[in-house]
Amino acid sequence: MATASKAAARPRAPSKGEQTREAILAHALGLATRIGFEGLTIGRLAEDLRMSKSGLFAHFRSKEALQLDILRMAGARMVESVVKPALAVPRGEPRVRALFERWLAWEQSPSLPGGCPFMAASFELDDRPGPVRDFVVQNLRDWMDTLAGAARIAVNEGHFRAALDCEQFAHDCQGIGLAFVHASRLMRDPKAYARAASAFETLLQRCRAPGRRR
Amino acid sequence: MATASKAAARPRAPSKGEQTREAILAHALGLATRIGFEGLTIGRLAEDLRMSKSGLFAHFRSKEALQLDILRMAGARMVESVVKPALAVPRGEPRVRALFERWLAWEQSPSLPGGCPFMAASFELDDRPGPVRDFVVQNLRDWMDTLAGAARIAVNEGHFRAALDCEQFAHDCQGIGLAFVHASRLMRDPKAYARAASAFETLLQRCRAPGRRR
DNA sequence: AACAAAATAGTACGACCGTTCGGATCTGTC
DNA sequence: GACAGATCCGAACGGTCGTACTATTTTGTT
Repeated sequence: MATASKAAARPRAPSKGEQTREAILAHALGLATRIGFEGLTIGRLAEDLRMSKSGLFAHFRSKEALQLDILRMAGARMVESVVKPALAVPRGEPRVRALFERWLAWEQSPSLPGGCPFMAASFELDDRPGPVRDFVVQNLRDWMDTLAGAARIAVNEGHFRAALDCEQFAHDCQGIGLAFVHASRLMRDPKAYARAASAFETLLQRCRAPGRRR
Repeated sequence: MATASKAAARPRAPSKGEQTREAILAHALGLATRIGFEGLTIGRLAEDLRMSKSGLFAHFRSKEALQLDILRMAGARMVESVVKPALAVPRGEPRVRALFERWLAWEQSPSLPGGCPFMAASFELDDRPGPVRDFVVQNLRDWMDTLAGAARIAVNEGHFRAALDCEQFAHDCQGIGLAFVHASRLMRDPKAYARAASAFETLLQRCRAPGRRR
């Protein structure tokens, strides 16, 4: 079966082009979180990577395609480092907690010097229609659905009270996360993490089924 | 006393320059909330106002000065339409509530088609040092202090419980507001306002002195 | 080793950027 | 109504932007 598994997995060493393409996107992602998606410039990107503008540009047919590819990579990474690991955690409140904690960790990941790109894009693109905005909205919607879904499971497991509005729960989580970014990145508040953790604990408290304590 | 009051008030009809300057800033404020502070362009601004680029530019010595002036105007307007009216409301929980409600209303004010400029600037400038960022931080800090101060008063009035962490309260309010902007502007969620109101009510519930209900 | 294809570089383009400067036009004051 | 200063315009500067084209080099396959 060795040959079959090889054919099925088909790792197929990435070609040179795919390699540099990946490298470009990785660097662009870090850059975009810091200087924004509009502020991101092909010239600057090429300079950083010691490439020619045109050589870099050839990998993407337009700047918009580049932006979309960056967001695609960011979305995949987020699923990989936040959602997937949380699915390995027991259903119910533990998983909800894992989602939230990994989300904050992702937001502070060293590979994202400017924080979660979707957070930044949320406010940068909220008034600028187009496919980039659409992609961000879709991704955020998926994320909120993931949160709400995890809460729903916690309700079914009897961890959270039955009457809980799971969409409201997801909304409130988003608020805590946004306030966390606000406090840590803009205000440079050293207590930012403690504040977010405290807010989340209070939120959980309120969601638990009656008579249920940690 | 008529003459004295005249001298004291000193309305002094605004000169032509001051008029257009004000008009420029008013329009620039609306524009900046939509397309961002970096995206804001002197050429575009001049075109909108049917002025020459250089004529407009002459009112501000640089683009940075223009950005600062825009934010100064926004800050003044926010104090005028959010903070000041709330100070006319009875101390304690009513005033806290007034602050929050007027804040949401300000965020949706028709003169701010892109929403509160400080919200947008929070995420746009969080990684770009300079006087503009500093100004935003200072303004946001003042706002959070106002919120925390109002909560402190509510504690002293016996409306809120004595052990309340007022800074955490302000932080949580900020989260609710950010989530509101996120839901209404980006996600276009028609329930955005209801979600924010619900979150705020729950927050208040938790803050009240024991045995105190609405 | 040869050759087609893929990847990168070079150069140029029109558009717009923030800014400067000298001159035209307008305002307010005597 | 003249004069000074405020206000505004037009043209131009050096730069950078995204993108298009054509070469040149590198890669992968036979």
